[in-house]
Amino acid sequence: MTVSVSSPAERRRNKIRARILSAAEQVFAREGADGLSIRRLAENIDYSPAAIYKYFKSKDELVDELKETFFELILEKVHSIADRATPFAERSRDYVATYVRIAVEKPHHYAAAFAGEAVSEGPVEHEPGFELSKKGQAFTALRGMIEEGVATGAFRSEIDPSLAAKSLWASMHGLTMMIVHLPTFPAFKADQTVMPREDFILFHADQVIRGLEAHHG
Amino acid sequence: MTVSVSSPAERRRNKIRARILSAAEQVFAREGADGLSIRRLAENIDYSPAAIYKYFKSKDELVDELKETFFELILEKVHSIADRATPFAERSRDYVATYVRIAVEKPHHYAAAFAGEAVSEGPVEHEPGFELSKKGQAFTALRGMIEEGVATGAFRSEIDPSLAAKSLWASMHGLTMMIVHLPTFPAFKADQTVMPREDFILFHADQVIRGLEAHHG
DNA sequence: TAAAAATGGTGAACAGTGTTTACTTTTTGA
DNA sequence: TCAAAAAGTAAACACTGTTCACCATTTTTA
Repeated sequence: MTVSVSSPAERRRNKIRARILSAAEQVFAREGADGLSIRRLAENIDYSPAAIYKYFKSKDELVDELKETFFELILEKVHSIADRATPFAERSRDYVATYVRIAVEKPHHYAAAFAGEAVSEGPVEHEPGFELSKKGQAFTALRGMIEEGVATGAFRSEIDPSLAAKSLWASMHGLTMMIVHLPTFPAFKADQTVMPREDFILFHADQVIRGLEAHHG
Repeated sequence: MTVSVSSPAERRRNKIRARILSAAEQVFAREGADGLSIRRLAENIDYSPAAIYKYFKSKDELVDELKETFFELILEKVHSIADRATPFAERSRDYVATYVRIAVEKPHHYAAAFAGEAVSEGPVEHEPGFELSKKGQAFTALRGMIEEGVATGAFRSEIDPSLAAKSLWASMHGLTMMIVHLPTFPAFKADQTVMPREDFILFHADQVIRGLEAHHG
């Protein structure tokens, strides 16, 4: 009757699992899901391809873990912004900018995290575990920020925080995807001068937050 | 010396090409690029797989034509909005809403159109033919609308139309991708009541246009 | 401790994929 | 009519994710 909650066998198993994930992460970060093949991965860690399946049910499951870990990172960074004591106007813009900044650092991870199967229609049902998922948590944090804005009068009083959070999230997501997928985005102003990516992210953040703000005319 | 600019052989070739594309379109619309296999496609049109390669250099090239045709459709619809005589405030919102509406009608097409290889860095160079591409034309139309807004005083005078167009495009793109990839998006307000997709599109359109508007306090 | 059971690891195979090559048939143009 | 070009094909190549039967090792149980 050992007291250890994890047996040596378990620890060994977790170690190998982690080694597989680590090797997969490196390939995935550079080449994405398509570039990551089970056979290449097996070779990298000196195992047979079939061995991978003793640790993961499928390639999808393996990749899902990489995505989940990545979203934890975004969540962490974004929470650290939400908890800051900086003025609301600045903080809300930082929030948006930070999300985009972190997301585009691992373009393959981010794109893959949202590239489930595309569904055209289907009855819109509230999926049960959403609030508990990483995406759900990120969304909740975003809504909380908007609630604060409404409560303090910074944002228009008539907005529904839940709706506004989704709209805002869509806008953040949009810029991120643009940067991830279009190599030449954003880049150019009207006078053809180049604008650094960072500056454009801030511009966009300012833009989308303005849409929420109350007018102090 | 025939006067016809297209020989019978050419016309026959184009016909078969079109038949291939048509068969491909149907599968692609339902299952996307992954569901569309050359072998299945060949079977559908009673040809051998290798025959496809007499008409298209690769599967990518074939799919690219489907995407291009789709983007022409978006462009057309969106132009018809831009040319309307309705008041600017309404028209600009319609523009955004229409883009999203049409785009989500063919989710696989839209998602694929933006899913080039994800590139993390790379020096930002203005790609030569962008203005002439379908995406480039859509962007130009959008910028034109914003220029009109700035000129008439509806939008803030200090905004750079080129930058604002990119920001606005990113926001439109974001909502589209959210709807395309997340089956349960948007759906729920704070009180847990369902909001129809169409209503949310209008909400988002209003939101992003507000970010551009001058304050008339 | 001995037997039984579960686990870890493997090579080979299955069913796919996009694509190329060598070859035959058909169509075209002079 | 006859050479050249184009259309079409079967078979193979080089991949992919995944499964299966099998062996070795380790862990658990009697």
